[in-house]
Amino acid sequence: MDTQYLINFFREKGLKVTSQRLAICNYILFRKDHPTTEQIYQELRNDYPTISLGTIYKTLHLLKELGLIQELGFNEGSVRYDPDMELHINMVCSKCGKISDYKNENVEKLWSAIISDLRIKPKGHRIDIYYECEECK
Amino acid sequence: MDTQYLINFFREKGLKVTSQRLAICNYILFRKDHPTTEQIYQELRNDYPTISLGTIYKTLHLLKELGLIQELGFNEGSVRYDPDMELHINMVCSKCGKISDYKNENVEKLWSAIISDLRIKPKGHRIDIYYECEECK
DNA sequence: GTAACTGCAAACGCTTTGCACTCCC
DNA sequence: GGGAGTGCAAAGCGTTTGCAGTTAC
Repeated sequence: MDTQYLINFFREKGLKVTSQRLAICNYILFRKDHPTTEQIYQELRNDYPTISLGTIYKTLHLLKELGLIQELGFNEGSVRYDPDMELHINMVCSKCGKISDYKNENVEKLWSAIISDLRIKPKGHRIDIYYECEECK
Repeated sequence: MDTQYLINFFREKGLKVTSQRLAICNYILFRKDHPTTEQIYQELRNDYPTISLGTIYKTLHLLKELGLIQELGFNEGSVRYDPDMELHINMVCSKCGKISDYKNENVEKLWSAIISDLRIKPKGHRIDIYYECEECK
């Protein structure tokens, strides 16, 4: 999924391609650290000094609607955005809040076992492990 | 864990036993549907007409500190409280928001396998499955 | 008696909304 | 040219904070 793909993707949906939209996509879609709205805003202000928080929020909601990202609500009301829509574990440091993704075949097995037990069609999933990361230990 | 146990528990910690505290505990600690702050407030107002949201918030934070409940942040900033501190799956209906818990020994086995793969000491965990419940299907 | 807790109201911070201006198409 | 998108500011809403009055011990 590169910039050209995104441009076509938006156009197919009848959505306009703006520089702000592309900037937000390029920032969020390829990251693995699940930034907050504020982080996105502060980072993008370097290149787009007039970008507003309103635009960030509207774009993130759009990307969520389009199924490109998921919203992860954490304690104390903080919300982070995760572009990985596949099955994975969010490794969350309970001290510094840093998040990294983890994938492995046991996770897939865990998932399959649960789904077949439950006899349901899941629409989404979320697995967190809270721990102390190397730097915080 | 009954009311007498709670009374002793609070006293041992040097915390005062108030009727509001007990009411909130009796409401939250034995439920499986992970209510929001507002739900707790509305429900308790029937028996305690002068209870305030401030007290609810302060008590919930206290119970979280004491390790009796966990706070689950969801999308759009909603926060719910879960008295089950053991490994379980939150079955979340993506339409009506209803939550029910699910436990099974297969999940525990596979979870142990994942933890030993990671070589970390987890401090907490959270597993959600989003689906459409029977009523919403 | 006194320290902790409650209830109320004000303050706070994040998110949403409304609207005029801008810019894709 | 027209309509969607942006930026700004105001409004909204859940949560926290401060404090005076109350209650447990």
